[in-house]
Amino acid sequence: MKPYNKVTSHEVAALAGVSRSAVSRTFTPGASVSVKTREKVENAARKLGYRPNALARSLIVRSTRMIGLVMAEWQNPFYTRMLRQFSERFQAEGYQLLLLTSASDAGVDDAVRRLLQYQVDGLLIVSAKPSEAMAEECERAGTPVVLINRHSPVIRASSVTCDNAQIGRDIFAMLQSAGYRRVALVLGDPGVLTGIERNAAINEAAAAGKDIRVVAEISGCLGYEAGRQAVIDMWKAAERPDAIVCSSDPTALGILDGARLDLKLAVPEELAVVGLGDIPQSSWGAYRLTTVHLPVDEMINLAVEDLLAHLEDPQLEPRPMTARARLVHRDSVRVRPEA
Amino acid sequence: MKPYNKVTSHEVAALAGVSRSAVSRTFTPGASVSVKTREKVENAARKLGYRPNALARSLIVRSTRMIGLVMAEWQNPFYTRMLRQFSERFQAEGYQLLLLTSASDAGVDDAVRRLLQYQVDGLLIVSAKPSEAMAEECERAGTPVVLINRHSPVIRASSVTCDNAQIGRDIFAMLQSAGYRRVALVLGDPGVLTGIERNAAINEAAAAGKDIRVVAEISGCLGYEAGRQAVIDMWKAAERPDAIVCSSDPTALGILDGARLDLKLAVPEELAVVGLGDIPQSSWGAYRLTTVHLPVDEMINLAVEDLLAHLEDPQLEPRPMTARARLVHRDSVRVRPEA
DNA sequence: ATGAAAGCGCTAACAA
DNA sequence: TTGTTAGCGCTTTCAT
Repeated sequence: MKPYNKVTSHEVAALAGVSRSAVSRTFTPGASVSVKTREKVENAARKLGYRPNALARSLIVRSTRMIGLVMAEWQNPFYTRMLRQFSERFQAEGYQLLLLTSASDAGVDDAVRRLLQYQVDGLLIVSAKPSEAMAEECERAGTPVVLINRHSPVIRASSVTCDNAQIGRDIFAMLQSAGYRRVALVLGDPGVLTGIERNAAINEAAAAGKDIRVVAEISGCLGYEAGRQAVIDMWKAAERPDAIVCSSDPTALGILDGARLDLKLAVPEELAVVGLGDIPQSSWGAYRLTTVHLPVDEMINLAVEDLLAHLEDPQLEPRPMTARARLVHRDSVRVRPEA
Repeated sequence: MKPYNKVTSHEVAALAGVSRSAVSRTFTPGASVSVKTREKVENAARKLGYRPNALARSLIVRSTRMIGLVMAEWQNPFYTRMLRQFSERFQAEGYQLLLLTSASDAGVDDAVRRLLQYQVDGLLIVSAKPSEAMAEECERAGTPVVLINRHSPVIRASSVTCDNAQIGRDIFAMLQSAGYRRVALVLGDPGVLTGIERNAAINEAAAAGKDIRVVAEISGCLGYEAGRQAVIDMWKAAERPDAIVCSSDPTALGILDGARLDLKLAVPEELAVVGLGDIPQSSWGAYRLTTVHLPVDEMINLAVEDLLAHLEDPQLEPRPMTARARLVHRDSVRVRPEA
């Protein structure tokens, strides 16, 4: 047992010559205390450096004002931005974030279990999803859950995703009308929905179209270095692509450098490169990557508003939400067929 | 009051036909319970979906296994990396992070106060420092504090910094021996120690040396776009620098693009650019920025080990720690004077 | 408006 | 090994 030095409401009450209830009331906004007692308590509290124990309080009021946040993806700067915004938004509403990291879907249940033990009021899960059993536990515990970049029909939880299939079709249309013929699909983490759904849509569109097809599909290629190497490898293959669609911007930038610097290719004339995420660097002068701008702010807004609403009204039904991504045309894809 | 649905040790005890203490003991590693009771309890617990309330527990054991983390800087990817690593490391030790954001030093006290109310076992403050009064409160509360990238002689808290002055001298020596003569210093957030100390050291070295001097010092220039604009502005000034030392990599990359793309300057022949941070992009082929590699991992290790040690032994004295940064020579500074 | 008493869910000392 | 008892620091009826 540690030496204990924190002052309690008891001591404040003693010094102020009032009851513990009076102390409690002065620190409860909107409770009825006379100005006289309030002053006495506030003075005593200041003198002793008293600060109510939020945890003891939570035991009684059945709300910790803590939100559990599980992060399963850190690669993409995109997620950092989310983390920051979540923190700021909830902080402004008087909540704090209890942060846990999970390697993948596999670790999510452990993280959620831990957060549940800490009695979080709500749960935000970024880029991963809990098992059905765990989701049910959350529901039984009355803890609302919002899934970011994941969704599941069998799980009763709100979700925020973006319409990846539509974006896939948009990309395909763009490449087709610019006269590209041989598309390669590069996937990062094979578990991340965004890339998968988008690639599926492109495959489907390619199957329907003619003159243009998917000539390669690689997976597990994530980050600048991996991208740079991947394009070099592709050029050793029998059939070289003339367009590469990539499920993360850093990877796409690596491909861009690999193509230009290592392979001495002209982009976008000989090769088109499309990214995903629209990270700041993609707009930088040396790159000017054509990519997909993920509606981060909109997604964050949806998630925050939904969770807050569920916190207010526990009866509310969870709902799936979709934000609209946007194709950003820059210089790594040509606009019309070559002369 | 919300509808309440969480199962307590009481119900488990009832179903298992034992006392609440027996339940507590089965969930306390290393307590003495017979296998028979343990089994009965575990069965009952599973049946009811019981999970001990970590907060009620913390009230008794006087430890929440929560670490408060205050983040005051998010611009630099460097800090994201820290956040992630802190989360993973402490999670592995059975701690969780309670995350708060603070705009600047001004907001830190509020954040710390809040975290103290949540009875965090320890406090990590990144790139900001609390007031002396608040630091004293932490001490009185017996909550160890580790400051990252800040230190203060008047505050009793551990701190992890890197030897910015030494790095400043190294940079100066590099520029001098390569024959650069007119140095410009670009500062981001004027409150961040790293840049300030480094610039001070460069100024000092310049005052002592001859033939080479500091021709400009600008402040509040943070991020790619700001950097790109800043170099354009500099070229309109009476005296143009031939070397720019920058206190953040993204800014340096903006300067690089501004110099090459907008001003059509030859780097490193006509202009040297030095960054700070060594973010991944700095090593990318299109940039190859000469910069300072901050010893992030070492800093994280020092911080984690120190905090863990203080958590173990509250009597331990706080201590200042310094990690050694390293100059990374790439292609944005020439090695020897031009012929 | 105020205080006394009860109790949130848990663990720890003590007896048995 | 087990149950009983007390109490962590707080809020909330319920009388007054």
